[in-house]
Amino acid sequence: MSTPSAPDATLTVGDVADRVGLAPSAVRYYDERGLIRSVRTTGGQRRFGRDTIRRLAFISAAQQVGKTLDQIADALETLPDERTPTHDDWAAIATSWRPGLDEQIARLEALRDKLDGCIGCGCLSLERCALWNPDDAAATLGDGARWLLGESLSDVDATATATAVHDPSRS
Amino acid sequence: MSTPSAPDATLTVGDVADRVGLAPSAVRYYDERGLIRSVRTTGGQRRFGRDTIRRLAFISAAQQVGKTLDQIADALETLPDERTPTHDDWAAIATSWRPGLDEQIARLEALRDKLDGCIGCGCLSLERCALWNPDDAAATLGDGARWLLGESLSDVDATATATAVHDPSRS
DNA sequence: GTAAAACTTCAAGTGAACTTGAGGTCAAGG
DNA sequence: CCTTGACCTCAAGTTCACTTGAAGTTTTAC
Repeated sequence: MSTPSAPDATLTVGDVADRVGLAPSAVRYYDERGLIRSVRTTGGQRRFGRDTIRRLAFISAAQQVGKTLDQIADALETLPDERTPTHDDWAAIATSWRPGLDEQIARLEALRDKLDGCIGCGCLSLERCALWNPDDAAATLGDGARWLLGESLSDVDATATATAVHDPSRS
Repeated sequence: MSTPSAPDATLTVGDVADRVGLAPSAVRYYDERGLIRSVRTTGGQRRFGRDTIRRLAFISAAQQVGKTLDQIADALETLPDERTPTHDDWAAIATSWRPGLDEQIARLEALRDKLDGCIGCGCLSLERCALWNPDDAAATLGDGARWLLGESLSDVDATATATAVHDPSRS
């Protein structure tokens, strides 16, 4: 839809699709959504600049870690329109995404490392575990310690205090 | 729809929904999908055992790191039907998921740590970077070095190494 | 005993991210 | 020039994970 930053817009939809391993329909969709830029030939066909490959690779990578197209679009918005983005332009995105990515990594590590421990004993506090901390749930439940996996408040209350390891699963 | 492992199925949909911070409709949906188990009252209402909380917490945590309900269902299938799952039952899931979770972590770390470096210079090889390695793309492109973000084969050919292979993979 | 709150099923709707298909046009090789 | 493959638009379909609404039933609390 909009003009690509570089004047050398020579790549077709199929070209860029092949290079990043996407379907042509996906490339058109991204163009429509404004995540990438194209110019049109006199006949109305899309042509992309080489930096589109870079954008698409970024889009794919970001998608693979769970970013939505809206989030990706927001990030790409920060890149300059008129010139090919520099290292610093991309680095700015890396910086702004860092906290979110760190949190995701923490969640994954928690699920990976603590799954057996936490679920097995049902004793992990919400505040101490990155695994179970959906933003909205944390907001609505905000009082006192909740428990990650297994016994919930009433169960814990019923059995013992702080370090309670009520463990019915150890049969 | 099937019977819960514990005979003390006393929790209603609303109870479990509140405790894990889910909507009642989601709980019913999971029940319908077979991810959790319930018994019915004479009046036809669902009742859940306490271990359902544990399952739901697991489902939520797994979903947050991008697992689909099908994948989660598969994992939960490995848990015993007749008794409350033990530490070891859950640990088995942790073990089988480990490689996938490790890969996801690697991707995230790559996006976090290498975004500026990789994209800025456009010089990272596919084989050396965890960021850009979607399974299917890797499978279809399987030959030679492809490049992560930025300059693609032809660009690289023009500038440096001659190990590039133009892949004739598409129609 | 009754009223309200929570439950029930079932069908349809939502939004994200595309894909598919129809019907037609463009561009490059021979 | 002409064929062939890739491109175009637009509308509709798909999958996932639910949510919403309607119409009715059950439980609980007083």
